[in-house]
Amino acid sequence: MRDAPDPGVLLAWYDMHAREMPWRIGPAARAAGVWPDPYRVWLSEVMLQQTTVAAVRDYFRRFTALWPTVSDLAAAEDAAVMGEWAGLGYYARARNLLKCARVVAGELGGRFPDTREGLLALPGVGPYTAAAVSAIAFDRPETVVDGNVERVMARVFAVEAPLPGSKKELARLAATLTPAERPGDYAQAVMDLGATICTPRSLACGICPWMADCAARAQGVATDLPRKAPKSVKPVRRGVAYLARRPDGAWLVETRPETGLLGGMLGWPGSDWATSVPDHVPPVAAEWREVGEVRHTFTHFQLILTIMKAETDAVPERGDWMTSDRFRPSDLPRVMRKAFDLADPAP
DNA sequence: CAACCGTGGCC
DNA sequence: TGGCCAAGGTT
Repeated sequence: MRDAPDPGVLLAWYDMHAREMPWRIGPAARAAGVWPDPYRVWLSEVMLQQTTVAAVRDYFRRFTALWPTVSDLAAAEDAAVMGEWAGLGYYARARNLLKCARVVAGELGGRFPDTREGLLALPGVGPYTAAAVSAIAFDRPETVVDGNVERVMARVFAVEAPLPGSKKELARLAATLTPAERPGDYAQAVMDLGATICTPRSLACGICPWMADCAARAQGVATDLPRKAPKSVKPVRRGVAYLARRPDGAWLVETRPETGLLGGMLGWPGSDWATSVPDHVPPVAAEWREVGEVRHTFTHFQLILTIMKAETDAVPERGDWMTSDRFRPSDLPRVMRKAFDLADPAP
Protein backbone atom coordinates (compact mmCIF):
# COMPACT_ATOMS: atom_id res chain seq x y z
CA MET A 1 0.00 0.00 0.00
CA ARG A 2 1.32 3.39 -1.02
CA ASP A 3 1.65 6.09 1.62
CA ALA A 4 -0.85 8.94 1.63
CA PRO A 5 0.58 12.17 0.18
CA ASP A 6 2.49 14.11 2.85
CA PRO A 7 1.38 17.74 3.39
CA GLY A 8 4.79 18.51 4.91
CA VAL A 9 6.52 17.48 1.69
CA LEU A 10 4.27 19.82 -0.27
CA LEU A 11 4.92 22.69 2.16
CA ALA A 12 8.66 22.18 1.74
CA TRP A 13 8.20 22.38 -2.03
CA TYR A 14 6.11 25.54 -1.61
CA ASP A 15 8.83 27.15 0.50
CA MET A 16 11.16 26.76 -2.48
CA HIS A 17 8.78 27.43 -5.39
CA ALA A 18 5.93 29.70 -4.26
CA ARG A 19 5.05 32.04 -7.13
CA GLU A 20 5.07 35.79 -6.60
CA MET A 21 1.64 37.37 -6.65
CA PRO A 22 0.62 40.95 -5.79
CA TRP A 23 -1.79 39.71 -3.12
CA ARG A 24 0.37 36.97 -1.64
CA ILE A 25 2.50 37.00 1.49
CA GLY A 26 5.24 34.55 0.53
CA PRO A 27 6.26 31.73 2.89
CA ALA A 28 9.40 33.53 4.08
CA ALA A 29 7.59 36.73 5.01
CA ARG A 30 4.77 34.70 6.50
CA ALA A 31 7.25 32.79 8.66
CA ALA A 32 8.66 36.14 9.81
CA GLY A 33 5.25 37.07 11.17
CA VAL A 34 3.82 39.13 8.31
CA TRP A 35 0.05 38.65 8.01
CA PRO A 36 -1.97 39.14 4.83
CA ASP A 37 -4.56 41.90 4.62
CA PRO A 38 -7.95 40.08 4.62
CA TYR A 39 -9.35 42.71 2.24
CA ARG A 40 -6.67 41.95 -0.34
CA VAL A 41 -7.06 38.20 0.14
CA TRP A 42 -10.82 38.42 -0.32
CA LEU A 43 -10.50 40.73 -3.36
CA SER A 44 -7.97 38.45 -5.03
CA GLU A 45 -10.00 35.32 -4.34
CA VAL A 46 -13.15 36.82 -5.86
CA MET A 47 -11.19 37.95 -8.91
CA LEU A 48 -9.61 34.49 -9.22
CA GLN A 49 -12.96 32.70 -9.37
CA GLN A 50 -12.84 30.88 -12.72
CA THR A 51 -10.16 33.32 -13.83
CA THR A 52 -6.43 32.88 -14.42
CA VAL A 53 -3.73 34.51 -12.31
CA ALA A 54 -2.35 36.25 -15.41
CA ALA A 55 -5.70 37.88 -16.15
CA VAL A 56 -6.19 39.01 -12.55
CA ARG A 57 -2.83 40.67 -11.83
CA ASP A 58 -3.45 44.07 -13.43
CA TYR A 59 -7.07 44.26 -12.31
CA PHE A 60 -5.98 43.59 -8.73
CA ARG A 61 -3.35 46.33 -8.90
CA ARG A 62 -5.82 48.86 -10.31
CA PHE A 63 -8.49 48.03 -7.74
CA THR A 64 -6.15 48.28 -4.76
CA ALA A 65 -4.65 51.53 -6.11
CA LEU A 66 -8.11 53.08 -6.51
CA TRP A 67 -9.58 51.54 -3.34
CA PRO A 68 -6.89 50.61 -0.79
CA THR A 69 -9.34 49.48 1.91
CA VAL A 70 -12.72 47.78 2.01
CA SER A 71 -14.25 51.05 3.22
CA ASP A 72 -12.86 52.88 0.19
CA LEU A 73 -14.41 50.26 -2.07
CA ALA A 74 -17.71 50.42 -0.21
CA ALA A 75 -17.84 54.18 -0.83
CA ALA A 76 -17.17 53.86 -4.58
CA GLU A 77 -19.77 54.59 -7.26
CA ASP A 78 -21.36 51.46 -8.73
CA ALA A 79 -20.54 52.56 -12.29
CA ALA A 80 -16.89 53.13 -11.38
CA VAL A 81 -16.52 49.60 -10.00
CA MET A 82 -18.39 47.98 -12.91
CA GLY A 83 -16.22 49.95 -15.34
CA GLU A 84 -13.00 48.85 -13.67
CA TRP A 85 -14.23 45.23 -13.74
CA ALA A 86 -15.05 45.41 -17.48
CA GLY A 87 -13.20 42.70 -19.38
CA LEU A 88 -12.75 40.39 -16.42
CA GLY A 89 -16.06 38.59 -16.95
CA TYR A 90 -18.69 37.04 -14.69
CA TYR A 91 -20.04 40.47 -13.80
CA ALA A 92 -22.22 39.21 -10.95
CA ARG A 93 -18.91 39.01 -9.09
CA ALA A 94 -18.49 42.79 -9.31
CA ARG A 95 -22.04 43.46 -8.17
CA ASN A 96 -21.61 41.09 -5.22
CA LEU A 97 -18.17 42.53 -4.52
CA LEU A 98 -19.73 45.92 -3.86
CA LYS A 99 -22.57 44.45 -1.80
CA CYS A 100 -20.06 42.54 0.29
CA ALA A 101 -17.78 45.55 0.78
CA ARG A 102 -20.75 47.61 1.97
CA VAL A 103 -21.78 44.93 4.48
CA VAL A 104 -18.24 44.63 5.84
CA ALA A 105 -17.67 48.39 5.97
CA GLY A 106 -21.16 49.28 7.17
CA GLU A 107 -22.12 46.47 9.53
CA LEU A 108 -18.89 44.76 10.54
CA GLY A 109 -16.71 47.73 11.36
CA GLY A 110 -14.56 47.25 8.28
CA ARG A 111 -13.29 43.86 9.47
CA PHE A 112 -13.84 40.62 7.60
CA PRO A 113 -15.11 37.60 9.57
CA ASP A 114 -12.35 35.08 10.25
CA THR A 115 -14.53 31.96 10.27
CA ARG A 116 -15.79 29.97 7.35
CA GLU A 117 -19.40 30.36 8.51
CA GLY A 118 -19.10 34.12 8.96
CA LEU A 119 -17.55 34.52 5.54
CA LEU A 120 -20.12 32.24 3.87
CA ALA A 121 -22.88 34.67 4.86
CA LEU A 122 -21.36 37.41 2.68
CA PRO A 123 -22.57 38.10 -0.89
CA GLY A 124 -20.45 36.41 -3.55
CA VAL A 125 -18.61 34.28 -1.00
CA GLY A 126 -19.24 30.56 -1.48
CA PRO A 127 -17.60 27.45 -0.05
CA TYR A 128 -14.33 27.94 -1.90
CA THR A 129 -13.82 31.63 -1.13
CA ALA A 130 -14.93 31.28 2.51
CA ALA A 131 -12.41 28.50 3.10
CA ALA A 132 -9.67 30.32 1.17
CA VAL A 133 -10.00 33.61 3.07
CA SER A 134 -10.28 31.84 6.41
CA ALA A 135 -7.20 29.72 5.71
CA ILE A 136 -5.01 32.25 3.89
CA ALA A 137 -5.85 35.46 5.76
CA PHE A 138 -6.38 33.96 9.23
CA ASP A 139 -4.45 30.68 9.01
CA ARG A 140 -7.42 28.62 10.09
CA PRO A 141 -7.37 24.88 9.22
CA GLU A 142 -10.04 24.99 6.51
CA THR A 143 -9.91 22.76 3.45
CA VAL A 144 -9.82 24.77 0.24
CA VAL A 145 -11.29 22.95 -2.76
CA ASP A 146 -11.10 24.47 -6.21
CA GLY A 147 -10.59 22.97 -9.67
CA ASN A 148 -6.88 22.52 -9.00
CA VAL A 149 -7.46 20.67 -5.75
CA GLU A 150 -10.09 18.43 -7.36
CA ARG A 151 -7.66 17.52 -10.13
CA VAL A 152 -4.77 16.85 -7.74
CA MET A 153 -6.94 14.71 -5.44
CA ALA A 154 -8.43 12.76 -8.35
CA ARG A 155 -4.89 11.88 -9.36
CA VAL A 156 -3.08 11.20 -6.09
CA PHE A 157 -6.01 9.01 -4.95
CA ALA A 158 -6.83 7.67 -8.46
CA VAL A 159 -10.51 8.56 -8.31
CA GLU A 160 -12.11 7.10 -11.45
CA ALA A 161 -15.62 8.49 -10.95
CA PRO A 162 -16.23 11.47 -13.25
CA LEU A 163 -16.82 15.08 -12.28
CA PRO A 164 -19.03 16.73 -11.27
CA GLY A 165 -20.50 13.70 -9.47
CA SER A 166 -17.22 13.03 -7.66
CA LYS A 167 -16.99 16.50 -6.09
CA LYS A 168 -18.03 15.40 -2.60
CA GLU A 169 -15.64 12.49 -2.57
CA LEU A 170 -12.76 14.66 -3.77
CA ALA A 171 -13.52 17.25 -1.07
CA ARG A 172 -13.60 14.51 1.56
CA LEU A 173 -10.20 13.21 0.42
CA ALA A 174 -8.76 16.73 0.35
CA ALA A 175 -9.87 17.26 3.95
CA THR A 176 -7.90 14.21 5.05
CA LEU A 177 -4.68 15.99 4.03
CA THR A 178 -5.25 19.48 5.48
CA PRO A 179 -2.56 20.03 8.12
CA ALA A 180 -3.00 21.80 11.45
CA GLU A 181 0.24 23.73 10.83
CA ARG A 182 0.30 26.42 8.13
CA PRO A 183 -3.07 25.54 6.56
CA GLY A 184 -3.02 28.82 4.62
CA ASP A 185 0.32 28.13 2.97
CA TYR A 186 -0.75 24.52 2.40
CA ALA A 187 -3.93 25.62 0.60
CA GLN A 188 -1.89 27.84 -1.69
CA ALA A 189 0.66 25.08 -2.16
CA VAL A 190 -1.90 22.58 -3.49
CA MET A 191 -3.28 25.19 -5.86
CA ASP A 192 0.21 26.15 -7.04
CA LEU A 193 0.94 22.46 -7.58
CA GLY A 194 -2.17 22.12 -9.72
CA ALA A 195 -1.39 25.29 -11.65
CA THR A 196 2.26 24.54 -12.42
CA ILE A 197 2.93 20.77 -12.21
CA CYS A 198 -0.26 18.74 -11.89
CA THR A 199 -1.81 20.61 -14.82
CA PRO A 200 -4.72 19.42 -16.97
CA ARG A 201 -2.37 18.56 -19.86
CA SER A 202 1.37 18.11 -20.27
CA LEU A 203 1.86 17.21 -16.64
CA ALA A 204 5.29 17.48 -15.03
CA CYS A 205 5.16 14.34 -12.90
CA GLY A 206 8.97 14.06 -13.03
CA ILE A 207 9.40 17.07 -10.76
CA CYS A 208 6.27 16.60 -8.63
CA PRO A 209 6.92 16.52 -4.87
CA TRP A 210 4.11 13.96 -4.51
CA MET A 211 5.21 11.71 -7.37
CA ALA A 212 6.12 8.76 -5.12
CA ASP A 213 2.71 8.83 -3.44
CA CYS A 214 0.52 9.38 -6.49
CA ALA A 215 -1.83 6.47 -7.24
CA ALA A 216 -2.68 7.66 -10.75
CA ARG A 217 1.02 7.96 -11.57
CA ALA A 218 1.61 4.42 -10.33
CA GLN A 219 -1.26 3.15 -12.50
CA GLY A 220 -0.22 5.22 -15.53
CA VAL A 221 -3.56 7.02 -15.72
CA ALA A 222 -2.61 10.50 -14.47
CA THR A 223 -3.35 12.21 -17.80
CA ASP A 224 -6.80 10.58 -17.92
CA LEU A 225 -7.90 11.99 -14.56
CA PRO A 226 -10.08 13.57 -13.48
CA ARG A 227 -12.65 12.07 -15.85
CA LYS A 228 -15.42 14.44 -16.84
CA ALA A 229 -18.96 14.12 -18.13
CA PRO A 230 -19.22 15.13 -21.81
CA LYS A 231 -20.28 18.68 -22.55
CA SER A 232 -23.24 19.76 -24.62
CA VAL A 233 -22.86 21.85 -27.76
CA LYS A 234 -23.36 25.60 -27.65
CA PRO A 235 -26.35 26.94 -29.57
CA VAL A 236 -26.02 30.03 -31.80
CA ARG A 237 -27.98 33.19 -31.04
CA ARG A 238 -28.33 36.24 -33.27
CA GLY A 239 -29.11 39.88 -32.61
CA VAL A 240 -28.55 43.47 -33.72
CA ALA A 241 -26.79 46.28 -31.84
CA TYR A 242 -27.15 49.97 -32.69
CA LEU A 243 -24.30 52.42 -32.26
CA ALA A 244 -25.63 55.95 -32.59
CA ARG A 245 -23.33 58.94 -32.53
CA ARG A 246 -24.42 62.51 -32.00
CA PRO A 247 -22.70 65.32 -33.94
CA ASP A 248 -20.97 66.46 -30.72
CA GLY A 249 -19.41 62.99 -30.35
CA ALA A 250 -21.74 61.56 -27.70
CA TRP A 251 -22.66 57.84 -27.92
CA LEU A 252 -26.08 56.32 -27.26
CA VAL A 253 -25.53 53.74 -24.53
CA GLU A 254 -27.60 51.95 -21.95
CA THR A 255 -26.86 50.32 -18.63
CA ARG A 256 -28.04 46.73 -18.79
CA PRO A 257 -30.47 45.33 -16.20
CA GLU A 258 -28.91 44.37 -12.86
CA THR A 259 -29.45 40.65 -13.33
CA GLY A 260 -28.74 38.30 -16.17
CA LEU A 261 -26.10 38.33 -18.88
CA LEU A 262 -23.65 41.27 -18.57
CA GLY A 263 -25.90 42.54 -15.78
CA GLY A 264 -25.20 46.07 -14.64
CA MET A 265 -22.70 46.68 -17.43
CA LEU A 266 -22.66 49.37 -20.08
CA GLY A 267 -23.89 48.25 -23.50
CA TRP A 268 -25.39 49.24 -26.85
CA PRO A 269 -29.15 49.31 -27.34
CA GLY A 270 -30.43 46.60 -29.66
CA SER A 271 -32.59 43.57 -30.17
CA ASP A 272 -32.81 40.61 -27.85
CA TRP A 273 -30.63 37.65 -28.80
CA ALA A 274 -32.34 34.51 -30.07
CA THR A 275 -32.08 31.69 -32.61
CA SER A 276 -33.04 34.20 -35.29
CA VAL A 277 -32.93 37.98 -34.92
CA PRO A 278 -36.03 38.97 -32.90
CA ASP A 279 -38.42 41.64 -34.19
CA HIS A 280 -37.42 45.04 -32.88
CA VAL A 281 -37.13 48.73 -33.67
CA PRO A 282 -33.92 50.83 -33.57
CA PRO A 283 -33.47 52.87 -30.38
CA VAL A 284 -33.52 56.17 -32.27
CA ALA A 285 -34.63 57.38 -35.66
CA ALA A 286 -31.71 57.58 -38.09
CA GLU A 287 -30.35 56.38 -41.41
CA TRP A 288 -28.81 53.15 -40.17
CA ARG A 289 -26.13 51.36 -42.12
CA GLU A 290 -24.65 47.95 -41.38
CA VAL A 291 -20.94 48.07 -40.57
CA GLY A 292 -20.38 44.37 -40.02
CA GLU A 293 -20.77 41.44 -37.69
CA VAL A 294 -19.31 40.59 -34.30
CA ARG A 295 -18.90 37.00 -33.14
CA HIS A 296 -18.52 36.23 -29.47
CA THR A 297 -18.63 33.01 -27.46
CA PHE A 298 -20.22 33.09 -24.03
CA THR A 299 -20.26 30.30 -21.49
CA HIS A 300 -23.34 28.61 -22.89
CA PHE A 301 -23.98 30.05 -26.37
CA GLN A 302 -22.35 31.67 -29.38
CA LEU A 303 -23.49 35.11 -30.45
CA ILE A 304 -23.52 36.61 -33.94
CA LEU A 305 -24.26 40.28 -33.55
CA THR A 306 -25.00 42.53 -36.52
CA ILE A 307 -23.64 46.03 -35.93
CA MET A 308 -25.53 49.08 -37.19
CA LYS A 309 -24.21 52.65 -37.07
CA ALA A 310 -25.70 56.10 -37.64
CA GLU A 311 -25.21 59.79 -36.92
CA THR A 312 -28.20 61.56 -35.44
CA ASP A 313 -29.26 64.07 -32.84
CA ALA A 314 -32.86 62.88 -32.65
CA VAL A 315 -34.40 62.14 -29.26
CA PRO A 316 -33.87 58.41 -28.54
CA GLU A 317 -36.63 56.02 -27.45
CA ARG A 318 -34.08 53.89 -25.60
CA GLY A 319 -30.72 54.54 -23.98
CA ASP A 320 -28.95 57.72 -22.94
CA TRP A 321 -26.45 59.94 -24.66
CA MET A 322 -23.05 59.71 -23.01
CA THR A 323 -20.77 62.60 -23.87
CA SER A 324 -17.33 61.77 -25.19
CA ASP A 325 -15.57 63.07 -22.08
CA ARG A 326 -17.41 60.50 -19.96
CA PHE A 327 -17.37 57.61 -22.42
CA ARG A 328 -14.51 55.15 -21.88
CA PRO A 329 -14.38 52.16 -24.26
CA SER A 330 -12.57 50.25 -21.51
CA ASP A 331 -15.79 50.36 -19.43
CA LEU A 332 -17.48 48.07 -21.97
CA PRO A 333 -17.70 44.29 -21.61
CA ARG A 334 -15.83 42.48 -24.36
CA VAL A 335 -18.64 41.89 -26.85
CA MET A 336 -19.72 45.53 -26.61
CA ARG A 337 -16.10 46.62 -27.03
CA LYS A 338 -15.82 44.50 -30.18
CA ALA A 339 -18.88 46.27 -31.56
CA PHE A 340 -17.36 49.65 -30.74
CA ASP A 341 -14.02 48.81 -32.35
CA LEU A 342 -15.85 47.74 -35.50
CA ALA A 343 -17.98 50.88 -35.70
CA ASP A 344 -15.28 53.33 -34.67
CA PRO A 345 -11.91 51.83 -35.65
CA ALA A 346 -8.82 53.37 -34.04
CA PRO A 347 -6.87 55.60 -36.46
C1' DC B 1 -29.62 20.55 -8.85
C1' DA B 2 -28.83 21.76 -13.33
C1' DA B 3 -28.67 26.02 -15.71
C1' DC B 4 -26.80 30.31 -15.91
C1' DC B 5 -22.95 33.44 -15.98
C1' DG B 6 -17.23 35.93 -19.48
C1' DT B 7 -12.97 35.94 -20.98
C1' DG B 8 -8.25 35.07 -22.77
C1' DG B 9 -4.78 31.65 -23.54
C1' DC B 10 -3.45 27.34 -25.06
C1' DC B 11 -2.63 23.38 -28.33
C1' DT C 1 -9.18 27.21 -35.31
C1' DG C 2 -12.23 25.54 -32.20
C1' DG C 3 -12.78 23.13 -28.05
C1' DC C 4 -10.96 23.06 -23.59
C1' DC C 5 -9.79 25.14 -19.51
C1' DA C 6 -9.24 28.52 -15.01
C1' DA C 7 -8.02 29.97 -7.44
C1' DG C 8 -16.96 29.34 -8.38
C1' DG C 9 -21.41 31.48 -6.86
C1' DT C 10 -26.27 32.04 -7.35
C1' DT C 11 -30.80 30.55 -8.30
